[in-house]
Amino acid sequence: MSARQVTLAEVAKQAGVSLATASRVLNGSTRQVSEDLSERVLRTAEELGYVPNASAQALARNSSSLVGLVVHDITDPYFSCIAAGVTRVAEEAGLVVVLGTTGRRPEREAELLSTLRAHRARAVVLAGSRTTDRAAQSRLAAEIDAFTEQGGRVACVSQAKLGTDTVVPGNRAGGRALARALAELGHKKFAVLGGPSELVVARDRLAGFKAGLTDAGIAPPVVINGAFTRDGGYAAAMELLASKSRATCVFAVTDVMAMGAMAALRERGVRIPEDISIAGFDDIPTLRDTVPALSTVRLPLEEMGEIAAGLVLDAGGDEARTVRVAGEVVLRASTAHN
Amino acid sequence: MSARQVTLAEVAKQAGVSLATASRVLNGSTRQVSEDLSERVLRTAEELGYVPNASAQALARNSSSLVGLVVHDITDPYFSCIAAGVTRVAEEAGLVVVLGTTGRRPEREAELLSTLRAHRARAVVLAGSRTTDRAAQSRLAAEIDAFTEQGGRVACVSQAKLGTDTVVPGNRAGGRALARALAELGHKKFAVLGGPSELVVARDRLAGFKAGLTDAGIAPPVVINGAFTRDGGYAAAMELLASKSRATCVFAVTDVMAMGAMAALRERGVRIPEDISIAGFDDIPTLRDTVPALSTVRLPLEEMGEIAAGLVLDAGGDEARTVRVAGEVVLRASTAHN
DNA sequence: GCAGCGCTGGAAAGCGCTTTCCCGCCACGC
DNA sequence: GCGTGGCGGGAAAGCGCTTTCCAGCGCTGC
Repeated sequence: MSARQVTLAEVAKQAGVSLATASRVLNGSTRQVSEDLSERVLRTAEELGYVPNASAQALARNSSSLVGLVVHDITDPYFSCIAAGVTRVAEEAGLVVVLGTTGRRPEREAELLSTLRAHRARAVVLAGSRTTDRAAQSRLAAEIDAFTEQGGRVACVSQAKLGTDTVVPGNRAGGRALARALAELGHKKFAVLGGPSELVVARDRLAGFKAGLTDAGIAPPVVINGAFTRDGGYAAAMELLASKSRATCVFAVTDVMAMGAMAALRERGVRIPEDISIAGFDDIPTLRDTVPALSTVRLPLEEMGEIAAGLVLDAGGDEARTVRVAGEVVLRASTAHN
Repeated sequence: MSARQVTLAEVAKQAGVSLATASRVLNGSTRQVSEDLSERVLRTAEELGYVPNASAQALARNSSSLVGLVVHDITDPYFSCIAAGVTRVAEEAGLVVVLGTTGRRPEREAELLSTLRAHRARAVVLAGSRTTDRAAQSRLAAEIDAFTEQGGRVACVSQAKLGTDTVVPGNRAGGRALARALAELGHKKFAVLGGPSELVVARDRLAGFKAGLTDAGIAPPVVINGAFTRDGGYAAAMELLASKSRATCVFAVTDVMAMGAMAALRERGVRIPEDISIAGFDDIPTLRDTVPALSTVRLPLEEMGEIAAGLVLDAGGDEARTVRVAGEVVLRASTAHN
């Protein structure tokens, strides 16, 4: 066992050419190699089952074919969709994606970035949401700098202001549009299940939603904060119920939270939408099969992943580019007229 | 920009020690280094912000810190759960996971394995399900051999017979137990929405289910094959409906397919479970919030990922180890007495 | 007819690290 | 007192590849 790996040198020797020539043939270069030699090398490589040593190539070229992808939780459909987009693009470009998960701990983001830097990843997509945690944020910024200085590119999904390329979903605008749409249904009293207050995404959606209510001349909503997860939504909804709120419509800042909230309501015998309407944000694919179908703001998640990967892969200038992605309000069965 | 990276050599020079000593201090070795020098090196490294070049280390050590993970579709909860388990274990071990997706094309598995081999990944977890496609299968086997010969370890989730470590869910036993449980509810006529006939997982579950029915003295079910996806389930259910089957209970070999099937039934006004009962397999987390709650066979998906990662990470002997994971029948609201 | 150019092939110098080998030093035993 | 070992430190040989630099050669242009 452990038969040693076939090296370029062996291929070269076997084919009767120099190392340089073999390298040029097999791994492409600006230089031309005669048809004759070229074919001989190719054939020998094939016969010997040569596979280039990626580490050696990375070392020699001082750049690898790794692309990092950092998410909070890969089981969350929001992230897995983005991941799908990123991997598709990366694989098409012949690159390999490294998956890092933070488990929602902000400090892990910087750690992962450092690891990625050690591996000389050529690019990283940061899909975790930005927090307002000063310390974590500045450490992250430092790592991003180090990473880019080293020649790597960084793109963020949904968190601007880090001086990197960014894909920005219309969180605020989406929240606002949703609020208006719900107001048009006749609702007057709203509650919001907001995520953790330090998450910028959650804040933006909430702020947009409030603005939309203001537009419609409606009083600000009750806000209940909770974790950015299904269980967070469940707990927040329970809290809402306990508070004897008179809200007729609930906005959960995330579909995943909305799912949890719906479960809580259902459990307590609250009918949706007869007793209370509910809406989410993201339009994750699993929503297709929810009953009642959840109203939400659709974000093209997979596409966002593709865009981020695209940004990070084609060089671009020094300027940090920003691609805005609009959210589209989709009203379904979970929201009714009031 | 592109400030050159700090190298070990610089650290060594700055600290006034040799390259060898610096390496020994920073990356550990059997050799001892005096307290004095050791501390000096550590401090200098810190000051300079030294990060070892992973490619160079991989090259010199002839082994990397990469672990591969191959799945069909990361947005499928089945795979994302497994992925979560694998990444957790890998990250704890200080390794980095490389995510490869096949998009359900069997030949991609071999390709990815080859890429992973190029990167000298130290281990790979193959979570994609095995097909009966001869050509793809033998190419895969060859790649697995090459990979292990090179010193890497391979573990499969749910596909034995490749001579690798394996985590085997009780597909057959689970299907059988489920069939019996459903028979006990009084159902006599069954339909199965089977996955693609060449997928071993699908076949096993189906075979188990049939055996269970036989146990209960019930006639074999109608089987409708479809893609292993939500849409495949939807289409298969539509086909079932069109066939005017008199089945009172439907088994979809996958929860994801069951979700699609439920959507189809709902759309056609078929009530679940009043008109027809339905059960799935896997117990993916999203099921928690389905209405009606889906009966299924629970598999500890994330744990399976952890086990696979565990197998692949601790050396083990030459023997291919197999860890069996039992499925547990969980009857919920989607199945009723008949 | 010859300087000069473009083109192909090979030798060899790295890329940043690990690890072997060697050297000097000290403590020890006879 | 001197050979022996053991031990901490450094020089240097790789690891497998890329790429620069040089040599040789056939052409072109004056």
